[in-house]
Amino acid sequence: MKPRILVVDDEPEAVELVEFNLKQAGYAVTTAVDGAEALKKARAQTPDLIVLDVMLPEMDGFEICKTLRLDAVTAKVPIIMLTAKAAEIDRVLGLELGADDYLTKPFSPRELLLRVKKILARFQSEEKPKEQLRFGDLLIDLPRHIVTWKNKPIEMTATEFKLITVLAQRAGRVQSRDQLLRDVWEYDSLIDTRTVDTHMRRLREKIGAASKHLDTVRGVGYRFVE
Amino acid sequence: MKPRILVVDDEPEAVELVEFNLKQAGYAVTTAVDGAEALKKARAQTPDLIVLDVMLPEMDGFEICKTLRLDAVTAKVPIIMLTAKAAEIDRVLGLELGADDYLTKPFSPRELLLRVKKILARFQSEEKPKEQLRFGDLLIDLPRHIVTWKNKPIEMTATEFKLITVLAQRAGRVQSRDQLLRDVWEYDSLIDTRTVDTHMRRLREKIGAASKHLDTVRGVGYRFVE
DNA sequence: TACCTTCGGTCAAAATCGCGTCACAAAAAA
DNA sequence: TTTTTTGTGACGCGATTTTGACCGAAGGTA
Repeated sequence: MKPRILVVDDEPEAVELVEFNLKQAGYAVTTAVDGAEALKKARAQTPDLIVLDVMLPEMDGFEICKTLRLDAVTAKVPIIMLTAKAAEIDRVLGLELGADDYLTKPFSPRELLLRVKKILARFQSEEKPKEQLRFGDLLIDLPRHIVTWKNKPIEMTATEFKLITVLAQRAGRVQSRDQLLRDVWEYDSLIDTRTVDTHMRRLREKIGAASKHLDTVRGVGYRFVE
Repeated sequence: MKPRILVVDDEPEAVELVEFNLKQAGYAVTTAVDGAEALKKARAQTPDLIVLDVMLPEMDGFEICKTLRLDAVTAKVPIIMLTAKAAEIDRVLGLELGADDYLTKPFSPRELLLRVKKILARFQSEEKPKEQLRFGDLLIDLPRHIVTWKNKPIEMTATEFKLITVLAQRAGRVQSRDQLLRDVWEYDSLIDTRTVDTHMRRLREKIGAASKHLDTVRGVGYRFVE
């Protein structure tokens, strides 16, 4: 899947230029023209990289950067700052803001692409999404599509696997039936929410003792514990 | 939880129209017909947004707006002004009053909804709702749907959890039984207000020593302290 | 093609648990 | 004191979840 990049700038021409070049290079680009939009989209999409202009109306790039760092969802998304003044560089890259790189305007598309590639390479090698989820004797192997209990494989259908995966990935957090329908069944809200119960039952039957991980929270939904 | 909107207008028809449309769109709506009521409800409920008519008897919208901004509780609640004259717009949106948007009467419901959505999106993305509420040894974890006292979990039903959450989120401010019925039970005011008492009792039993946080304010309602 | 198996969704009982109400006791206010 | 308001215990209905059974769709096999 293409790496997703969020470009934040209030000048339409600048946005267009950057967007064009990044798309050309094979990235999925979304844009924002102000701080509010940027924060919203960053939260919603958790892009792989954010290109952020410092000069923005209302909320400037520094503030956006700080705010992004405070939110767990976006705290680790690398940021490339676009700044007009070379004097600001120290502040941008320092501890106070913690951007990952910078570019001074005006810059060439080639420069930008180089930085983007460099940053993405660094981050992608470091933290990839977990391929295995382990809870005591229970192991969920995502790429292999296998669940084991005490090293014994548990036969499971596709829906059941997705259900336990979604629950385990949000371990501890209660998921409503509607949420599960959205995330497991993928926008088929024309399905009866009671269906979730049935699948939970089948899941519990199959995983046997491991079903202690699956909590019912009456009136709310289900939760994977521990 | 639905975003809460306070609609302030002295004309019953106008209120009804706005209320109907906002409710239709999935918002929780309360109304006020004059300045005094508006300020009172705004303080008590801290809605997510206030729709405020400028033309009001006694205290007009400008004054209400200023007063709301002076009170720390309501200072940051976004306000959409309903104004008759285009000439007033600058004053409304300027520093003097600090409303967040305006609509000139007459306006279409669709227009209003658009503004409401826009404003709410902006503010919600800026300040994320807290996921945990901590008061000394008492911890309320919203996504996990768990309450702990000195790190020991306290078993709790869905309603009890919602009750303590609503109270804790408005810590320090007294909540009337009617308010609690609205916010915890969500518009089932066909329920006896004394039911709140029963749930408070069960809550106090369950949380044991932590019930020192739950004050009874005789003749008014309940309050979460500290 | 016909037959069989499996999976996913629906439905309806059964079991469970929470909720709302009432009546009365207790406490505070008048 | 009387009156008003809140706390408490108990009860039964009803909502929610669990469980078992059913059925159609999809896919594999002969």
